[in-house]
Amino acid sequence: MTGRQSSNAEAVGEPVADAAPRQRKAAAATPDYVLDEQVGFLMRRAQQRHIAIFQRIMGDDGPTPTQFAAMAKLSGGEEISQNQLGRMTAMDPATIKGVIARLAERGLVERRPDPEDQRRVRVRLTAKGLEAMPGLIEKARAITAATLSPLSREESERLLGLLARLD
Amino acid sequence: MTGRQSSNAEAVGEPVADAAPRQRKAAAATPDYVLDEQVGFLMRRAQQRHIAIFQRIMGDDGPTPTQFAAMAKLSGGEEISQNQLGRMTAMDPATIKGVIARLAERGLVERRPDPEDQRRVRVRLTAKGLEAMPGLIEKARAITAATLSPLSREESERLLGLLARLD
DNA sequence: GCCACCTTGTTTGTATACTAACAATAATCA
DNA sequence: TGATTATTGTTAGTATACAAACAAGGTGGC
Repeated sequence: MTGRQSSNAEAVGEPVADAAPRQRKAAAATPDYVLDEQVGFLMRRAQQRHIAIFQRIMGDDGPTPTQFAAMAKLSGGEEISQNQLGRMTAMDPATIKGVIARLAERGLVERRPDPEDQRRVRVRLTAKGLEAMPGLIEKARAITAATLSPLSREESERLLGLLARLD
Repeated sequence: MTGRQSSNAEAVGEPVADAAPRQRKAAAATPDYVLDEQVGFLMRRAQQRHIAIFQRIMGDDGPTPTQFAAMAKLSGGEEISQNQLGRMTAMDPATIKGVIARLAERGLVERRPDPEDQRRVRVRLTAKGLEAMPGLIEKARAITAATLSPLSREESERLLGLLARLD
């Protein structure tokens, strides 16, 4: 958080085509910024790989990760308001709206107005959605296993514990 | 589909709590699936938080994470083809195209045809882009520190090491 | 030289994700 | 009761991401 950057403006503004080694005074004061070692970059790449695994295992007509997350929270047959479902799955109102709309188009969820609160839209799985869940959960377990396959079981649990603390 | 899910998925996909010795066989048909303990869900939430931190520190007119990634790879004054820059920053051709277009609109990068290979578009930072880099890198260090602030230094390095192996 | 193949970049379409602004309804409080 | 405030959902706009289809320029094999 205290990245002291004092006087290396010239070091960055060097001529373009100069391949000369630029090692001067900045070495000790300001270590190089290596993008590939930053948390954000590593998380983005790890998630790209995870999403690729997700799509491969779920198949072309399977749900996306967020669609599956919404379905998983409804898999016990619960009927939940759209915004609340969004909070349970870490999606903001605008995002969950689109996710639910696409699930509804495919006949996996249905929406109806809440009789007790006219602002609310209640969402639940259809019979078709309920029937699909056991197979989807089985695939989801395979996805988790494949994502974590480069790590041992202990390493996997350590990773999950560390990630859980970053929120 | 992969019929090997039951043993493998169970080995990795279980809750983090320690009540599952490694040798235990799956007698119960389907242990609970808890979305909030899956890698994908935890990574998505951790990245949401990171991106929020990124936007807060970079400010409203600052670059997005991918825009900054592209700029960081050009910060030494290099001139790189658009596709190659995409590979260096883990973006596919369609994605890097949009990122570069938006940076060019803001006058931070410039594109010119490669004289030696007419398929290529060479990209580099403008003078304005070069001048902005030291301040942006300083902010990027603060972003990394804030993202990792819930963890000790050792935990942070362990997390980075584990994430790096997931690719 | 010629043809098949590969690489590079673009375009289109789908799906997240978030912000901001807005409308309708509910809840609270003075 | 009436005004203020909060919650819920929608719409529009921006920015990743990736797949698929395509065009055009290079490269290697023959």
